[in-house]
Amino acid sequence: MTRTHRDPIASSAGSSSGALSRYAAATAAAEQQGSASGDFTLDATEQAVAERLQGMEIDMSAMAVVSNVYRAANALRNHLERTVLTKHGLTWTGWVVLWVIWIWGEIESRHVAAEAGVSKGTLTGVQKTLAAKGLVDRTVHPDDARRVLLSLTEEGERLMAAVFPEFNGVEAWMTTELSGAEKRELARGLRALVQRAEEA
Amino acid sequence: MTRTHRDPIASSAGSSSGALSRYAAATAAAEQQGSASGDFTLDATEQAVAERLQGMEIDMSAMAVVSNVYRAANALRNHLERTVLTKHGLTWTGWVVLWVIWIWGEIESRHVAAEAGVSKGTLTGVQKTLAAKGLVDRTVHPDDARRVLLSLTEEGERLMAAVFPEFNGVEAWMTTELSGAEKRELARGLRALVQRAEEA
DNA sequence: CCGATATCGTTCGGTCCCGAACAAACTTGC
DNA sequence: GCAAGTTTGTTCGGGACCGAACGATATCGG
Repeated sequence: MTRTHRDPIASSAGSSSGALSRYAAATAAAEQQGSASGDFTLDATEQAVAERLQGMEIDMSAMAVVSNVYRAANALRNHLERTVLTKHGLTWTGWVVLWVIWIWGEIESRHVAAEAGVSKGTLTGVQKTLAAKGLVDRTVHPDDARRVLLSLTEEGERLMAAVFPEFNGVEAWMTTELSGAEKRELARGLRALVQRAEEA
Repeated sequence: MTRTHRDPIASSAGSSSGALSRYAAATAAAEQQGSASGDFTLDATEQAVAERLQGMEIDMSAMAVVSNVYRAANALRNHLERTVLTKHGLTWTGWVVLWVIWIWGEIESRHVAAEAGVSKGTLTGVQKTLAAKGLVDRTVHPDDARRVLLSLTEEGERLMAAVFPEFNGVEAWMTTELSGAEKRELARGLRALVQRAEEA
């Protein structure tokens, strides 16, 4: 993680790596002051982007939003995996699936997939992994032999009860920088994106 | 995608699926009006969450932020894959890697990994895939035999020139709902999260 | 000059991830 | 009641993804 070399990319990257988001940051900063280009000392990445995109009709702010969202999601996920999940032998997706089942108590397979945001093909594998760990039980639906009901084993319940507060504590820590109003604004903007992106 | 069944989960899900984000939405809506709990008709998911978490000390707004960010990232990625990338035989990660190389012209492997936000182990595979498609060239660094320089082939250049405007057009469409100020706020909030999550 | 140390990219094992194809089970129309 | 259509979960192929272990290469200290 410590990048100690001296070439342009690494030095410009510093601790905040990622071309897209640094670019996005500069774009937003420039917009904020209503400035045209040239007023800021762009680092190597932003200069490269600007040169490459010169003459093209590009929506820079849209680009900034998409890349920042994606980057933030990765950062949050990786941090939670590193600080909480890995320690308990869980993956991100496994955790989400477990969480959904925990909330519902007993729930059909297809609903878990929808709630967790994965395809049914993926769920088959994840669920198999969790069952092998002894965290999840499978039952055939009494009224429909196609369906499968998932629920937590006692060990699964114990795990959730132990890990969830810890997980949420890290979530809280990661968002302490934001005020209540900022969190609301953030959520609002994100929901607007989701709505657009998910509309058929 | 059309969920036409009549059970509580599906009907509450509607077109916006995903327990976490619906929950997050309700949380944010409640906050917005400064109300305590009980003033709103919660749907099945939120009721389940509320019941499950009753008595636990949970930071709901932090939970809402994390789940919304993750959900939005997935929605944006899936939509861009479906509408733009798949058509050109590209995956999301392949696209990001290609983009980084396109911007830099010629760049060392390790930098591509850092900029694209993947591990070096992952990059080896992605790069191999792109090279097999004839989109990327590999050269050994003249001064250091350990390093590998990546660049686009002519076909890679052609592809980027053709696909990037299309990609950005969809990005623009997905963010049209947001005003300039909203986009800036969004980017600001997300960067705050990234900073926290990435700090060692 | 040469051993200790650091860095770069690859390999490997395990998991995730999707869409397409599929079989089994249910529902609907006639 | 049964053929046609739909839904559910599985399987499969191709790819992404990470961390750990590794070999090759480079650098630093003496």
